[in-house]
Amino acid sequence: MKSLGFANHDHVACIETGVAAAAAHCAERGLQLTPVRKRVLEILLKEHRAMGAYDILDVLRGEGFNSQPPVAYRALDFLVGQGFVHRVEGLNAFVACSHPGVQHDAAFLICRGCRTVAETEIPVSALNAASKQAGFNMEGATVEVQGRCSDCTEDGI
Amino acid sequence: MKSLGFANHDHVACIETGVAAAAAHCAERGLQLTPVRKRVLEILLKEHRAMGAYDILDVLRGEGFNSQPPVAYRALDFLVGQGFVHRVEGLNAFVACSHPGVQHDAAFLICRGCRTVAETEIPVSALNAASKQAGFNMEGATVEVQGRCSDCTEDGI
DNA sequence: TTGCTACATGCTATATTATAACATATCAAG
DNA sequence: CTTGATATGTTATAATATAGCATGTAGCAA
Repeated sequence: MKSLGFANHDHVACIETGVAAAAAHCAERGLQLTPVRKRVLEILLKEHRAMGAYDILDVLRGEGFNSQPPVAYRALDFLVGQGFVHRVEGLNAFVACSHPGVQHDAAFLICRGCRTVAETEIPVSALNAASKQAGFNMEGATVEVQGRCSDCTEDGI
Repeated sequence: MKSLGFANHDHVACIETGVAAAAAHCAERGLQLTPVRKRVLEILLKEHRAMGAYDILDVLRGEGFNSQPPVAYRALDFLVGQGFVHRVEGLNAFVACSHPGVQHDAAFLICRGCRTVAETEIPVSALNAASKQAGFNMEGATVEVQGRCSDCTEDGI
């Protein structure tokens, strides 16, 4: 489980792999990867950046899906619940998981230039230690790093 | 700069110290700790938990302050900008800083029982390392740990 | 086949969080 | 006194998210 980073990669394969993993996971557990759920996952995999629920809704609207907010939020709830999609708190947005099928907390590197989001691992041990020291029972963590990817570092934005 | 944890402590002193630190900081830099800014800081210091902007607004309303949303958001923007208050992304809420006067990113231990927030340090070196490895230029970070404080661990909530 | 259950979706409305935009006020510097 | 910088007043609206109830659908048991 390494960071995908901001490197170029084969997007088509990336989408196929992600959807296949989700389909397999759902089949195993008797869950339904319905058309709208699958489509939302595809959209997020394709964009490979954080998208707001209403951005996703716009895409769905153009494709004949029902486009009321609950449609997007329900699909996202499902996908987040199953670990196929992560919520990026700092952006009120969502991003496809780079490591589908493995339940995990993720850390994000969020480029404030292009809004691309790379996923990496949370520093679990450090957070656990800090929690323990404070008498706090850690259940999960949100880690989001703000900055600029290599492509966006040169621009004086 | 150690974690305040969830331990009992002298709240009155805590508020006085926080306000005094903010006042000193502002005096040094020619910034204005206006009544509403000061009051918002006091409210957050007193509660010592995350409060939404509209929660704060409710308190202000009961005290004769103007209670339109921009009042709270402007005060919060100022306080966050000066480092007296932190925004807790996972709760869309705000919490007084436990280490006023020092500009810093903080990590939060957020109790999902009582919504109390303890501040500790972010694991900077781990995040820097992960960022560097991904070719990412880190500028800041948001770290929020979800769990339960010792008081709320027993309850089967 | 019916009826029951669980799940998913359709649909309307509304809650919650946050900001835009422009007017007014205050105050110190020139 | 007027200009510029900062803060506040005020109205409106944007952006994000959920509640609540009706409808559909698929499997399963009587």
